[in-house]
Amino acid sequence: MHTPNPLPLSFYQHHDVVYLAKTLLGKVLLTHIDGHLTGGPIIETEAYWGVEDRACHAYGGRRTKRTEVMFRKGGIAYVFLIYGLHSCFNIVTHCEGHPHAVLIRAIKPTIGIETMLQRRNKIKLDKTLTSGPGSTAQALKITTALTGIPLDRPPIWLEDRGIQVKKFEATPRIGVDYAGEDARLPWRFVAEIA
DNA sequence: CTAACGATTCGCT
DNA sequence: GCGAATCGTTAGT
Repeated sequence: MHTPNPLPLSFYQHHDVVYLAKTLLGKVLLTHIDGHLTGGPIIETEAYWGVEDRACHAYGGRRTKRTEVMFRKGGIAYVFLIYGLHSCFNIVTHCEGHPHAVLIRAIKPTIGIETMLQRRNKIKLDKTLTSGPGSTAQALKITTALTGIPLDRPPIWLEDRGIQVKKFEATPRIGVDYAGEDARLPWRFVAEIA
């Protein structure tokens, strides 16, 4: 059995969530759930800049049962349900009281492909297996029940396996048209990896 | 309590 | 390209 080599919680406590969203590209996201190891390198992220960011769930200091975990110290999971159907997995960053987070939008499916195909009701491997936040969370079996858990150990953790990001693109974030000016910020990052 | 809607996905046209 | 699926969260009564 593979031994986890997780990034430490301190990694996520950097004050600049945009820097972290870029730096997370190429890091390997892993889950070990129901006895299955699944994961792959992160290839798409979005940064959400706390109370100042109109696109962020915690904008203006909005503190509710759902957003509460965003206010905790960085290094934990923020998982929410969207459209009553799909889970979105985020990494809470920065320190306590600063509700910043990185949304994991896509990974390259490389580890536990058979399990991920089953969870996604798919037959053939292609990039659509883990190509958006909902599908990535489903393939990894990350659900809202896991919100708030630390990310330096199973069932969810990240590793630096030295994967090279050849180049990456910065674009506006997806589906945040309600955010006015902030909808145009180039805080979505899409990587090309080796 | 009620009602509108969302950091999406998939199938059909 | 368009719209349905489907329900917890949110804000307002």
